[in-house]
Amino acid sequence: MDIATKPRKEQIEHVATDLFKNKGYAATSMRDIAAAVGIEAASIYSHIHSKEQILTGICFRMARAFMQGIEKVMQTSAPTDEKFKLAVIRHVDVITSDIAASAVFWNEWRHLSEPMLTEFISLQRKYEQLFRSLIEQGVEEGIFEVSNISFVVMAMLSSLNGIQKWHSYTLPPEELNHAFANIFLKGLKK
Amino acid sequence: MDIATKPRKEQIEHVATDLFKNKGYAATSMRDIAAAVGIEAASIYSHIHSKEQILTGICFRMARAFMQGIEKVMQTSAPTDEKFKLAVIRHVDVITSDIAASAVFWNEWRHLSEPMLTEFISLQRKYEQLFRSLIEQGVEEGIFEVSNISFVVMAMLSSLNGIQKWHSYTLPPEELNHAFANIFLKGLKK
DNA sequence: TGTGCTTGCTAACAAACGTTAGGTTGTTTA
DNA sequence: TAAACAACCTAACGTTTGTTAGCAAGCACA
Repeated sequence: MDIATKPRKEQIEHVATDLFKNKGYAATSMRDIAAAVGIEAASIYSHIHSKEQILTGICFRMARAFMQGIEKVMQTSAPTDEKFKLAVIRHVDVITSDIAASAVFWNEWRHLSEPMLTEFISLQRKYEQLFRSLIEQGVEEGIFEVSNISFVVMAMLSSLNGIQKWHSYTLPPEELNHAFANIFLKGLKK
Repeated sequence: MDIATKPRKEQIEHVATDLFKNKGYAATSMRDIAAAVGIEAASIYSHIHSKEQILTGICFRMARAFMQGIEKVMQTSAPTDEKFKLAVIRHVDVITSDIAASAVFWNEWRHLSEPMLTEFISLQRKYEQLFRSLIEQGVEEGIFEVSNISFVVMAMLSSLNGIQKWHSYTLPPEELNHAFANIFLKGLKK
């Protein structure tokens, strides 16, 4: 569906995501968003009922996407190294499928207010925990060799989530996911 | 020197750095900064002459620190793999020596205005270029094996710069730098 | 034909913003 | 002792902020 023919609500969310990414949530005004859509600021409130609702929508939609990705992988019966590879690939795919939303997800969630803020943070922790348990399993099976699992998971996720800041793509999305999966796996294997 | 006995200008910059890190530059008001220092907002202007000047100071001080680190390493006559290791260690040290300032450096520089913005970006590019050339050299010497240098450098720097977002230290700073240097080197070596 | 919903408008609101003006106090320097 | 300075204050400025109120046009469906 072309963006110009999308329902207004989706158009608003789309341009808001872009603006939040480029200027930051706090520095983006409702008048900025309205101007980008081509209407008046007050008219936005016919479609959404607050600025923060837009942010909440973006953050939790992405959180769901990441979570569903890894949960699906965990349910498969693939060997652990394959599971790990799939999890990384899926993570990269979620990011590259919507770079702007990923940037907002990663950089602007602190502007959420309670109780969504707490819920969001616990989702993040849960996601990291799943990655840790994946590596733990590999270590127990004797196929991975890792000195400090928490360290490796944080270093890895930082690396992946940094993609949204890259000023140019070093690789096309369909190669980027495998490239990451491969270098990480190389680093983990015994 | 205790923070309470520091000159007011440094106190202001210190609390501003913390606030910029936690709330973001745009969401931090001069009144927030003033309250954290214990004075009125208007009184800040006896010490600095704009909000943006604080940001500029933080960003360029950190940029200098990173740049000096790698330039020093480049001037040594150590073998390439050792140079690379030193560069990573130095980078991590700069981050851990001031986590808050690093967070601001990395997340808030987009709020700089011209001509500082352009200058800042070109400094960043130059820094990345130095890392790339370091790896290129290793590849030419036949000690590194890398499919896509730009990709590896971006993935690496993202990983390092992500440290400022970690909610808990997985390793103490004096181990963190070597841990990073070692896993990256393991990934690069033939 | 009339009712109600959708989508937009103008005008305005109180609050918060970065910053300036101008004054007071206490301390240092000539 | 006088002059200069540093550090702070209150008050206010013009602007921008997110949001609300109230209204108008166009469309769908009874």
